[in-house]
Amino acid sequence: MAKLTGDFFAQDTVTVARALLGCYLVRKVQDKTLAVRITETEAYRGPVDKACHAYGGRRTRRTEPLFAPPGFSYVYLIYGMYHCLNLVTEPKEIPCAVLLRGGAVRLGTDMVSRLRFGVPYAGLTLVRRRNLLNGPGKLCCGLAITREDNFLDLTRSDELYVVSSLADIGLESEPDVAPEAIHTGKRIGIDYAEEAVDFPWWFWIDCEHAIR
DNA sequence: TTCAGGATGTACT
DNA sequence: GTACATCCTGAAC
Repeated sequence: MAKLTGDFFAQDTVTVARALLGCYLVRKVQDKTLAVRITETEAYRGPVDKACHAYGGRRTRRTEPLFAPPGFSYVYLIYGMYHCLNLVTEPKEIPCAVLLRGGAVRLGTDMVSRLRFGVPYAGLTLVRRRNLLNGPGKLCCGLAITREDNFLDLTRSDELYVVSSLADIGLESEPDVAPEAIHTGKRIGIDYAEEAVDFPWWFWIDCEHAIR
């Protein structure tokens, strides 16, 4: 089982955010395995980034996971209702992470559909199929990720981890992401972040069920 | 198709 | 008390 390692997550945050596109987030829930191709990410770099919860080294009980070793999870509640999953990057004590903003299901479609909408995939309208996992709150909902999953070591966990190929979980692999297929833009929902609103740290790939 | 408004809980001031 | 790395619904076009 080739989980992505601490060395991978220890790289520069923007590098990791781009490299995670096309990788697979694997989730075990109720004895079932779910796998989602990562199609949308954002980089957050605490030391220089006013949009990062740990900007300037701001260290509280909530932001503590951002200071953890590379490969840990940082899950927080947003707007009172939704969770967002981040993967901690760069060496320990440097508070940086990649937010997973969207994905496309590759394994466990019916379970994901039930977690999101309470009905199997076949019962979904086209709009709901299109909107299955195309947002950070939706991704967590569809994979049953909550604050229970905060501060986990994803390089060791068997409940939640990342692999670079479907072959790593016994499925047929699909083509790698071509560098020219990666799109770049300004991050979303951080209008308060002054100069950081212009940092081009939003990345996505065109992919089935990943329409924006 | 886009748009406004409301839901909702926690962290931090 | 205020802000928040969001999502859904329903109305207008």
